[in-house]
Formats: sequence, structure tokens, C-alpha cells
Amino acid sequence: MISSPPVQTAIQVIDRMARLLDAMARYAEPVSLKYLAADTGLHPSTAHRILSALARHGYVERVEPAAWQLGAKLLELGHRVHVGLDVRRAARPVMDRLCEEIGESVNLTLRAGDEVIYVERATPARAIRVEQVIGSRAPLHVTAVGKLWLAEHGPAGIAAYARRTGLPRYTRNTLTDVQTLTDTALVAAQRGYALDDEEAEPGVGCIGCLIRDAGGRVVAGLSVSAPIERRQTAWIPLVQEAADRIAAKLGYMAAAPAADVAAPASDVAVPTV
Amino acid sequence: MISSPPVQTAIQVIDRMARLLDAMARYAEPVSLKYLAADTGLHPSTAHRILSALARHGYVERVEPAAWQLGAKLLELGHRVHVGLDVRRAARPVMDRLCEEIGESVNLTLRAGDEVIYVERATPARAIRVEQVIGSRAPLHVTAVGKLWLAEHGPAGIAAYARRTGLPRYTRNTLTDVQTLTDTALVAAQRGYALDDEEAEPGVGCIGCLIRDAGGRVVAGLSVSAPIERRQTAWIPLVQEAADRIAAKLGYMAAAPAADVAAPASDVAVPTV
DNA sequence: ATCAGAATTGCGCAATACGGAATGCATTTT
DNA sequence: AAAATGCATTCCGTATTGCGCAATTCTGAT
Repeated sequence: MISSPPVQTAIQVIDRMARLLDAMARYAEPVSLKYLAADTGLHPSTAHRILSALARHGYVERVEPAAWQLGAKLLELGHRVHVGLDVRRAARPVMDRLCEEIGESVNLTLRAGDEVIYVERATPARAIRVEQVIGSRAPLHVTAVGKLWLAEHGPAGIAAYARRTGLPRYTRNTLTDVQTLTDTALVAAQRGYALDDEEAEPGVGCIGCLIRDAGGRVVAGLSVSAPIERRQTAWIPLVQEAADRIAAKLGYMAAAPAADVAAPASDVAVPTV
Repeated sequence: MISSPPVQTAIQVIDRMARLLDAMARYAEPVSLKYLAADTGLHPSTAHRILSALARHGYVERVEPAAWQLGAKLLELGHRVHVGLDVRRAARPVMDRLCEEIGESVNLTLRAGDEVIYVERATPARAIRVEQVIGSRAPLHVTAVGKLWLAEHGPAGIAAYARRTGLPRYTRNTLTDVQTLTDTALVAAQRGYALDDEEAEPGVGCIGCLIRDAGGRVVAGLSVSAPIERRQTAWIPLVQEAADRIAAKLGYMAAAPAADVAAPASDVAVPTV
């Protein structure tokens, strides 16, 4: 059995269900009971019972006897997750266009605590591309938009973040030094865009911008992810333009380029996802 | 609810979990335990235990003590549902553009047995609009694309469908007569588009077209849904054009307008979703 | 401070979900 | 053609698990 950390509330059947769904998510094609049982370590009869119960509610579907896949109910619930629904709707067409223009993956992220969470994406049709899993997370200091987010709270905020997280290293390029991180973030914020040079994953480079709503608050981040050798600095204005277009849909009036108007950036409320 | 045939495989905890998630999906804002327990008829302590277990896996999230909402895991799994993934990806930008052009909701549907299932949508930013829930279903004979799908199997196929389902009535305009349905469907198929005149829901009108893949097989349906008084016949060519553009992305070479090339439409394998 | 009202947690018990065994259904092997 | 293999699926007695009551803690309002 799963030996949970101390006395958290856990329900065996739900843990097993989660294992089954995760296993199914790893396959692109319908999976047989045999593989699911093996992957999850569950007794076949147990796995079968749970899958059948899930199928009654549409969480999984049985296509042909003995071939299971994730069901339409998950599609429905996934679309009901109201994490940043407004931003997502405003961003989607713009993301699709940007993706087509430059031929690389475009991601929309929200902030959740000390992480960004990927909530929407547009991926090009080419063979080699960078693909983030919707719903997955990444720490702020290893992503382009994450660094912009950090800069919003100033050097003190970055120091606090560093203390909380310890700036774990992900690749050779990850910024693990508070001073370097602070400098990089502040410069990036001033320019209006940030880069990620293989700081989260080797071989992957990003360009990121922030998106503000009508009240001037940062509500999301937009980024392009590409194999590092394909990434071009010429895309930077395109990304900025796209982010601005989304912000405009949300009612944000961009300030005159030079002066910062009235964004009390010191202590922005973090939208808990 | 969908009353499944009396299969005896059921798990109490999973049924209850489903009730809880459904209840949460009905709310836009985070919900308190009290309401969830009341809505589902569960004992508060039971609801709390199940929610906590779900939260451990990210299916729900607790924002502030005692405020629950659907979690990011559902986003992730929803995006992993590979129901027509290729079509969805090809369709999305086209759908967004069509939606912007005509200012009404655009839906992408797949066929699942005797129903269509909504898998993707683009909705305009206007106040009054038609909105289908992603993942929901509707019978073939009350939707525009559904009728086109029926026509694919010829009069015999329509008769069989009528026998299976009994052509249940949804509104005053629902076609409940086999002959009328057959005539309507065949004419629609010949024109290349179908209408839905308040046949599924009062006040809602649709224009639908089919989308074929490289092998000439019908893989999805594209439709525009609008309040009936706003719907314009001028949109028909736009919808057809959009459907063609998606089909082109999937490799379908449209036949010369007059002759039907080589689509063995008699017994097309129905893609089980 | 005091006090509701609600959210949590602990606990003993009965219903529940477990998993081994039996059955059924194809496909392959002899 | 018959037998055997490999699965999926169903059955069923039983130990485990999840249940709901009740007690406790927490939160916010008076």
C-alpha cells in the first residue's frame, strides 16, 4: 500500500483511480486492462472494477471490449476549470496566430504560489517542437515569464522567494544565485520581455512577456518555447505585440512607452489558482 | 442523467466523487463544503474526506480554508483526452477566425454512436450567445451536422437509426417522422450543408458542414450556432469554406464539385469516441 | 470576549471494496 | 479439429476500508 506521509486524509480507491487515470494519460491509444494493471500494480480484477465504475460516469470509455481510454467527462470538467477562464478565452486566437507566424509552441501561464502553471497552448504542426503539458507547473526562476513575475515584487520579493525555495537547479544554466537572478529579472522587466536560455530544460529556449488586465495587474504570462538553436531574437517584438493584443482585450491601456503610469507593482496580490 | 444499462459494477466512493465534481462544475466560484454537502446529499464529514483525497491528486483545489474548486489535474487530463486530437488541433485556428468573422459560436463535433459530442468551440465576446458544453452530447437527428452524418449511411441507415432511437422530440420543430428526416438529410447532404431550425433547443438555429480526412472519411462536423433571429444564410459559404480549410489541413482533396469521387459512403466505420 | 456556524478530526463498527478463483471468449498451437 | 493459451470479466466470502456520529477546532461576527 502507499505509505502516506503521516496522517493526511487519503482514500484508497481514489488513490488507485488517480493511478489508473495517470497511466491512461501516458498512452495515446486505447490501453488494455493488462497494461493498466501492470502499470499501476493493481490486481486486474480491482483495476477492472474501478475502470467500470469510472466508465459509468464517463471518466473513461471502453472502446471495443478491453480497450480503455480517457473519457469525455474529463473534457467537460477540464473546460469547467475556471482557472483564468477570461484570459484563456481572450488569449486563444492570438496564441494561434502567433504560433502560425513563427511556427513554434506558444504557452499561456498563470501564477500559482511560487510556480507558474500552464493553462493553454498552441502548438505548430512541425515534427520537432516543444510541448508543455496543460496543467503542469514550473518554478518561477527557471522560466521566462516567471522571472518577470519575480521582478514585479522587487529585489526584496526575489530574496524572499530565494529563501523559500532555495533556487533549485534544473540545468547547467539555471540561475541559482540570488544576485544574478535579481539582476536578470530587473533588466528583463525593464525591457518588457524575458528570455529563458535552457534554464529549465536543456535544449529549450523561451521568450516571455506579461499580460495585464484593465486594472494594470499582471494576470498571465505569454511565452514562446523553441529548440534553442531555432529561437530568433526577431520574434521578441511579435511576442510583445501578441501579449499587448491580449491585454487590450482585457481592457488594459498600455502606458506611454517611457513612463510607468500607476502600477503599484510592489505588492501585487498573487491570484491563487 | 444518462441512465446506463443496469450494469452492476459500481463503487460507492466513485459515485460520490462524481456527484461532488458535478456539483462543483455547476458553480463558477469556489464553493464551501456546506453547499457541496447539501447539493450532493452527503454527510459533511464524508464530503470533506473525499474532497481532501481528491485534493491530494490535484483534482480539486482548496483556495482558502473552506472554498473548493475544480483543480488543474482536470485541465491536464482533459487535454489528454485524445478524442479527435488531430482534428481539434487543425480546426482551432479556423474556428477562431470564423467565430470572429460572424460573431457567433462555432462548434466542432465528433460522432459517438448515435450522438454527436462537442469537443471544441469558439465563442464570441458578445453578451447573448449560444454555448455548448464541451464533452456534452446530442442525438443526431436534432443537430445540423448530425443530419449530414445520418445521410452518409443512406435511407436504410436513417431507418435503422430511427428504429434504434425512436426519434425523440426535443422541441416543436424536431423532425420525428422518418420520411421527413430522410428527405431533409439527403437534400442537405447534396447541398453540402445542413440547417437546424430550433430542432434541438427553442430559439437556437445552426448551420453545419462535415469535415473529411485524407481518406475521404467523415471525421468531424463544424457548425455555427446562433439565436435563430440573428442567423443569416449569408454565413453558409463561410461555414463551408472553413470546413474545407480544416479538411485541407487533414489532407482531404475536395472532389470536383459535381462528381463524387470515391467515397464508399454506404458503410463508413463510425469512429467510436 | 463571547458565541455561533462551519470546517475538521478521532473512533468504533458495518458496509464496502478487495483479490483469489471461476468463467467466458478469442486466437494460437499441436 | 481439438486442445491449450492468454486475456477480460464476473462471482463471492471476508478483511479492510470508508462511514457517520460526535467531539474539537477554527473563523468570523456580535
